Amino acid sequence: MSRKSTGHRGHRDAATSAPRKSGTQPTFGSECADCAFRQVCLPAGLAGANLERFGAIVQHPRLIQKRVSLQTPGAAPEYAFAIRAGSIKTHITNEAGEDQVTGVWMAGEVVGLENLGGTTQSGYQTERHTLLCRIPLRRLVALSAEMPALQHQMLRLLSQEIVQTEIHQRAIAGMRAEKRLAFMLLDIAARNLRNGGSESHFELPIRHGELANLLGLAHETLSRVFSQLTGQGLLECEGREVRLRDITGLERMVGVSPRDAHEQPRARGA
Amino acid sequence: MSRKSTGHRGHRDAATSAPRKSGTQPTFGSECADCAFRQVCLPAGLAGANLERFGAIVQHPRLIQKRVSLQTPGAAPEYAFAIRAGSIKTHITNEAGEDQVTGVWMAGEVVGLENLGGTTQSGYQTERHTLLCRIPLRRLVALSAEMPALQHQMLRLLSQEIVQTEIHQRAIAGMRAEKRLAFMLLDIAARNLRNGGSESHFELPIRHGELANLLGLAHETLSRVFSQLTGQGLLECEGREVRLRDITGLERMVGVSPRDAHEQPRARGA
DNA sequence: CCCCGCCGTTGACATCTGTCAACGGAATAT
DNA sequence: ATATTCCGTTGACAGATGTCAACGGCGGGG
Repeated sequence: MSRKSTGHRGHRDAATSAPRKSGTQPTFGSECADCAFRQVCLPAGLAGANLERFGAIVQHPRLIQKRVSLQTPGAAPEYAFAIRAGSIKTHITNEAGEDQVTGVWMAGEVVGLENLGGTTQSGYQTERHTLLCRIPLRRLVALSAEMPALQHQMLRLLSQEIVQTEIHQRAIAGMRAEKRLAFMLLDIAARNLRNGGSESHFELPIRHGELANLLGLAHETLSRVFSQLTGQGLLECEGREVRLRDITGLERMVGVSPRDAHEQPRARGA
Repeated sequence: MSRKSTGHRGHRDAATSAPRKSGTQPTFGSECADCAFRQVCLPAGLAGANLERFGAIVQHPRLIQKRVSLQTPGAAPEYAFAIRAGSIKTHITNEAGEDQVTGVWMAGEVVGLENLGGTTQSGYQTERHTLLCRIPLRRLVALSAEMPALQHQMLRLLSQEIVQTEIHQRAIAGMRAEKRLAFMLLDIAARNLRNGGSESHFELPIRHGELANLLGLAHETLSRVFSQLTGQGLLECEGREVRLRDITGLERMVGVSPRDAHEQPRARGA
């Protein structure tokens, strides 16, 4: 237990302070109306004047370096983030300073709405060079009071976050290492597909070490499972790049197919 | 793997159909204004006419038997539930028919708001004789569009649900059996205290078997851990009744105290 | 450009946890 | 009231996973 936190070298903080060197940072002055993710992001359902008013409170995308903390665990949250490219992780830190990755979020997804309750201890950190919009929570709440469509989408996204978390919970509570990884890869693949990417070929949104943490495995174990699945011809990987070779096979492994339900014990407890 | 689902004998369904024998069921015609949980429930922050309007859409508490399904996994969700006494579990079922308990909810808590997104596959089931209010989701959404305070509370409760889930996730992903139980008991104790109950003496909201499932443990393992903690003098239990004897000791075990941070390895992965 | 440090991999080993099995008591249905 | 089913407990054992250790490549910083 030498390292206390995830311990990355340059621990910068980009979100809580005003943009440094504003002007030199690319601002990508694109509007919501032009955004590829418009239909899945917060302004889904907005149009005309409402869309414009929403756009006015959004801080449009800036490029953030990797390993940058967007929100420190415990600090008062100010923003939600819409990811346009790249990926971020959410994590919580215990009193001993060790952290637990609680989720990974990719392009097309919105993070931080759970802070509306004002009770979060989560931290956010970019996992790679990431393009994201910042949405001030206070303004968002104020605006949503006037726009039912916006409010509806906020609830929708929050719900999705819960569902996503529950699904993930099922994975780590009831599956063994091999299945956890297969499950996670299929999950990432599906989300990637939904957001316009490839289902079978993508880059892992996080490094192996953090993926292991997220899945509740030792990183050595995860590494072994990767080798194992590769050996079985289910996937190939090179660094962060992953190519799913046999999606059906992976699904069968996770237990999507009822056919193998009794072949191996899977559920635990009652 | 003989039992396919949690498999309880009387699998009734009380929520999706109109109240059977309405009139013979006790209705507890109490209003939100009189409710002990008013400040933590949905109508927190409402008063006067708004409170009355909210109360008008709520189906005030009825007594539901234990092991009754309030919402079937996969079915279209219609209600949120406010628990006034008793407890319910949320669970998801995989294609093989095995289910994973994803959460336990006790008096003073509201469940089902995550269905607002319309994407849930969760099921709800009472764990004991339970007194609960049903809130029709459609009406709730409509009303919240007119009442910022209500909307705010909805977001707040949804956020709490996410936070709760994340905390639980930390437990099952990063802790060993012994700690998982200690953590869970402390969590229940804290929630019990918050809702006006005792911190050290309470009844488990769910049976051992389901608790094991929730914690991602075999029920035999959970049983052993219970014996172990009891043997260490940390707690006593008799059936569902639990008495925490040494809360500090439990906290230390979970790792709340920084003092023991380096005594035992705890975090896994990066 | 080079060096250092981090990340991922692999092996060996300890141990925790799941699985199988049997038992007794409690709760439920008949 | 009685019979049956279910639940929780305990033991024995095997297997999966965490831990410790060493190595090499890649990347970042100087």
